[in-house]
Amino acid sequence: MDPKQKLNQGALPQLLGYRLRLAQQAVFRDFAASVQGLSPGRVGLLIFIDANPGVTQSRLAEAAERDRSTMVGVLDQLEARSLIERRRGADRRTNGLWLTRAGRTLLARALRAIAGHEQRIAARLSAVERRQLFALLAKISR
Amino acid sequence: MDPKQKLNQGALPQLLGYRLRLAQQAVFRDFAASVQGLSPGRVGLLIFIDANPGVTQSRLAEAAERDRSTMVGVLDQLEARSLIERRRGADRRTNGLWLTRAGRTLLARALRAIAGHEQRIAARLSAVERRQLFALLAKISR
DNA sequence: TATTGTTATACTCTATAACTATA
DNA sequence: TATAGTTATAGAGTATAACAATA
Repeated sequence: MDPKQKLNQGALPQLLGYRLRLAQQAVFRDFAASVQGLSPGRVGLLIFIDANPGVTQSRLAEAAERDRSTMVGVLDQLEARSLIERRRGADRRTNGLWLTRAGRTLLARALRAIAGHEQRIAARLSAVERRQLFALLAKISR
Repeated sequence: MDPKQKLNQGALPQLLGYRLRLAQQAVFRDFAASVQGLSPGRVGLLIFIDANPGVTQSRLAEAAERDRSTMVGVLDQLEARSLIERRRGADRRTNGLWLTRAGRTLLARALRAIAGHEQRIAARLSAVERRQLFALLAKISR
């Protein structure tokens, strides 16, 4: 190996999955630098709960494409931070989920930070390009 | 919550990171169904080693943007499967990495499977769209 | 019988800090 | 002193299987 020289990437740059991963890592880096205290996944859950107050854990798990057992620990954490609350449903096997006041406040703050983050990323594209990218990503998301 | 109805996704579909994640999950699903016995990450490492025979662990870690301590276990596994070998370098602090014959054979097989996988994904796009997508992803990958 | 939330457990991927052998 | 590889350890994030409560 020639030391000190950039590595040969072989066929990697031709692979869509690799390009997608690089793009996502770049976006995640900027997200993490922009939004304090919440990962992209956690924000997604808070948005889901905010948009569907009283949703059950199982339905949330299904929407987020995770096992319902996985949700338990995640929701435990959000509840321990007083961002959400569980309330026993009419069907008493279920828990309905709601954002607390603190949860709504934190989500609102996160969404403002995310707006800045999105603008920073979008600034690398024209408005047309941004629309194209969304459309192309939708085409391969099946 | 209205049971049995699709969840409201709130602002999520407007977020680039979310769209990127959905696209990547779709691509990874097809990858996993297409390529037996190797994750996308592992294939990437084999491609790197194949394209840079004798590369050291640290340089590989840098190229793959992981800590060098992270590489140790990963390389242990690949070596245990006899896909790579470590050889003590002239600078005796270093290990040079090479694919074994079995590693080259498995990589070649994986690359054929990946070609099919890429075609299946590309079939959702026109040739122009595919080129556009690559260009747009490159613009946001910084 | 079937479903919901839960627990116990485990696996993957990743990092930090400290060690060793070499330079 | 600095670097390469290693180890011990830990933390996300995820899953499967089995269980109690409830339907």
